[in-house]
Amino acid sequence: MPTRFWRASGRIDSDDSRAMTQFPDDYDPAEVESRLQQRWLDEETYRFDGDANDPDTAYVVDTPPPYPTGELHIGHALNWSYMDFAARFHRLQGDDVLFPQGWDCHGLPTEVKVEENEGIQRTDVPRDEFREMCVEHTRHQIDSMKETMRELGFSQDWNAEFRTMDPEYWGKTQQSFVEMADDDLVYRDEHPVNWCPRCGTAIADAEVEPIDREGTLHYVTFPGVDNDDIEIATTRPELLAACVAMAVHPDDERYDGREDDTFEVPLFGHEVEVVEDEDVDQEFGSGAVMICTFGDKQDVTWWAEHDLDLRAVFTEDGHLNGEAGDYAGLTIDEAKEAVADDLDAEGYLNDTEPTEQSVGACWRCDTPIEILSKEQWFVEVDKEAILERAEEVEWIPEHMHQRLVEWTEGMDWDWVISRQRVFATPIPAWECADCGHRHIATADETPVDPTEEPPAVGACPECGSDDWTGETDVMDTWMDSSITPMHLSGWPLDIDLDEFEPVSLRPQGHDIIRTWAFYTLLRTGELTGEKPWENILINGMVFGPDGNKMSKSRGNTVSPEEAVEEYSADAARQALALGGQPGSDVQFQWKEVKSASRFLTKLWNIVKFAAGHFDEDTPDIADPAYRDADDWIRSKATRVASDVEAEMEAYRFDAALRELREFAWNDLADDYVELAKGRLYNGRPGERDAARKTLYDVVSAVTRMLAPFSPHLADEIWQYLPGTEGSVHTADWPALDAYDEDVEARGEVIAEATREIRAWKSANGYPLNADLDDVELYFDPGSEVENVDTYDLSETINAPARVREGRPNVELVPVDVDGDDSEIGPEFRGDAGIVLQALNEADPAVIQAQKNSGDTITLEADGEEYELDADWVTVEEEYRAEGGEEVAVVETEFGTVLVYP
RNA sequence: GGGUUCGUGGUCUAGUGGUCAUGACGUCUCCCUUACAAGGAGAAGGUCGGUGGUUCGAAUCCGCCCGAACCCA
Repeated sequence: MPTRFWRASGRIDSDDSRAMTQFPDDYDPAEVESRLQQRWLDEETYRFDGDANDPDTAYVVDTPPPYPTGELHIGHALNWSYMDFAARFHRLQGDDVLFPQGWDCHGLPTEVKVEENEGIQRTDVPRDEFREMCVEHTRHQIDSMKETMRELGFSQDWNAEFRTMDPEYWGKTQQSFVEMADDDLVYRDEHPVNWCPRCGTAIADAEVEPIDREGTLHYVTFPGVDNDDIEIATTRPELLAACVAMAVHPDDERYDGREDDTFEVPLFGHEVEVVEDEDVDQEFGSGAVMICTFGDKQDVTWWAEHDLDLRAVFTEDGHLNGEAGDYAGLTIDEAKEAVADDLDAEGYLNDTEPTEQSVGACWRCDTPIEILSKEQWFVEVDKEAILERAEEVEWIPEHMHQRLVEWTEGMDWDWVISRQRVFATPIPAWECADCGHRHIATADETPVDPTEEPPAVGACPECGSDDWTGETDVMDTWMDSSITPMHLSGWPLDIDLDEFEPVSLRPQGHDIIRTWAFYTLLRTGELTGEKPWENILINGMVFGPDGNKMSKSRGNTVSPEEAVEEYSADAARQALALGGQPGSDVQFQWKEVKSASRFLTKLWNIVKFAAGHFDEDTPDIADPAYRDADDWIRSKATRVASDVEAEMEAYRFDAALRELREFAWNDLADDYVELAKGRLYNGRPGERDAARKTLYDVVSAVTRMLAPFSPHLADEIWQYLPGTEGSVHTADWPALDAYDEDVEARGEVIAEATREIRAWKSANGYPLNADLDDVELYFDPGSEVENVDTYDLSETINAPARVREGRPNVELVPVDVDGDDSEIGPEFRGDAGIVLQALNEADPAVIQAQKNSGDTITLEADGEEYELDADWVTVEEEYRAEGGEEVAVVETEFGTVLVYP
């Protein structure tokens, strides 16, 4: 086999199992991470070769296709880390994991960027040429984001990469459009839509963001026709020409009996009538408002409800049209000023005042949107069906479900899916130039660009003409991304719509619940009749080290590349995992990355120590004579593996990693390794083998469990462990099967005795490795553990250590009394507090005497007598060395330790 | 204005009714003991935002108040 990867030392071929003697002293993350990343790619370690549509064997991640901005930020890193933890964990569980990567290419920002880079307007060049420029630009953006994904060690299968701008993908978008049209879920109609005057396109509700700004409230007199004038308040005088009615609240006494009164619109002269509507805010301004077509969504509601005229005054590019008379041709802002001035000059303007207002703006360019009535393509929104499917999905965390419910319930318009742009999926439809009939493509003629090709149908089915005009409108990009689960499951080549099974996991941020999650529930749900996914994992946002939202202007941004360069991808990933439980926002903290990095070094050193005692036969050592310490760590490792597994299954990455780290550091490194050293260095062969085998099994288990979080270090360690093949990422979850409660209790005694004696040495000025004359362990009466194997303890504390029967030959002093709350509470109810207090104040010696002489304890408090079961009360006793004795007494959980220095 | 989430030692964080509240970072003391000083052994540090209630018992459940973030109008 050719040698492909060389370490800096040039001596090791990573394809070979490395001998223990070669274990490097130091871990060099920069070198290891990039080398392993290359190796995973070369060997296609994460290649998916299962059946994506088989829910019994496949674990499919509905990976977000990010918008190719060219920059993978730290929020992406959190989102993708969660996916990677889940994907890697499920691989270790033996599932067929499909972790793909898509790119949501289409959209306005790219068009704008390309126009900027090329110094052109999109209309300056032919559509296909402009589109090609966008594709080219997008390729570069994707490459740069992929590089960061690679540096972070994410385990996508790049064979499953998809780009929505590829015809193979957008053909599917078109096909899904056709399917929905066949079910009458897509229609074309004239309806008021949100319109961005700068981008020159319709946008959906989800694309409108509120922005706060200072406006001016104008008080304007509307002269009455054969009745009294009424003053209205408006922030938008430029809409006067579009005024079609005046509205007041039915309960507003100021306007009693004014319904149907007629008024003349100032400056423009047309007449409007008063309507009454409960939605009018009496507190605002004069309590009378003008209804225009359209100032905002409220106007649309009133317009429809009261069956008003339509007077449109805005053009698609944000100017006033001929309806506005003298003001035609002005921009909206110019008109606002000009109309206000003229109102003032003509005496209609009574007053103005500044006011805070919230206006809808285009989420891509922040330009305030207008509402225009336009003929557009719509997708029907079936709120009930969406809510029902959302209910079937498991939301993590659960409360994020509420966000979707609220958004869905608040939807009042269907989804406008047509955009008057270029770089997007073409709407596969044509209009007959002769009779106006609209024809939608059939599924088998997709992908098709109707501006380039005529429909397969040939002649118009209505009039027989073959003069077609291709639809130039394109689709909302969410039409592309809302079918990702279907795409991943192999539709339409491998499965039909009715064969679709929900994929395993949808991971995404809460900022796109109202878009990506909503539209996927709508589209994939409607098309397949199924919920799109089993679980949806919502991640929080990543805040800067100062606790604020990251922003360039605040200067508190941290890029994934920075964190990787400063420490390592493995450390950065751990820091993100521990930042909080999934769903909560994560404050990025360098100290977390640093402490993770230290843990990596620590683990490397643990393995370096362990590896020094391994040889090729270590994994196969059969039936070794385990001592208590071995059984203890084996049992604990078994329990940790089961706990970590449960946490990972529940997507509690923080809890899983925390438990794993504490086990590796506290139990394995601080306790077990220290206990086993005596046998490893000086034990007879049989004694050594038990410790070697134990060390091997536990190190191997820890390495595998850490692999989802820190895939590089884990895989590098794996290469050095004897008996391993290939990558740790193709290994199995640890199965030690050594859980034993009794043995764990015995091990705790040994570990605690070790700690206590070390603490005693520390407190008394002895070096940790000081020899002691003798150590005696006495168990408390009734202790669960009655004997332990002191061999390892003895080696570790450098002293003979024995378990002694009976009581230590020193003075025994009862020092404290404790009552069991969970027994005394329910028994004495309201008096429990008194009883507990009496117990605390009682003389421990008296209580002890009562315990010794019978099964009950009698207490007196507040003149009452209380009788307690003796088992509910614990008397704490301490042994005290008598003066002049050469012995120290150490109290522990399990009993008493006498130390003879 | 409606809704959701959150408030735990200096900082970040775990903990949904039961004895001394978890861990990390930071701080202090001692120690270079043959895996690791990016380490080891110890220590100090918290009225669990405030308040009222439910309960024998509340960081945990409920009400109100204060503060923060997000979603919606």
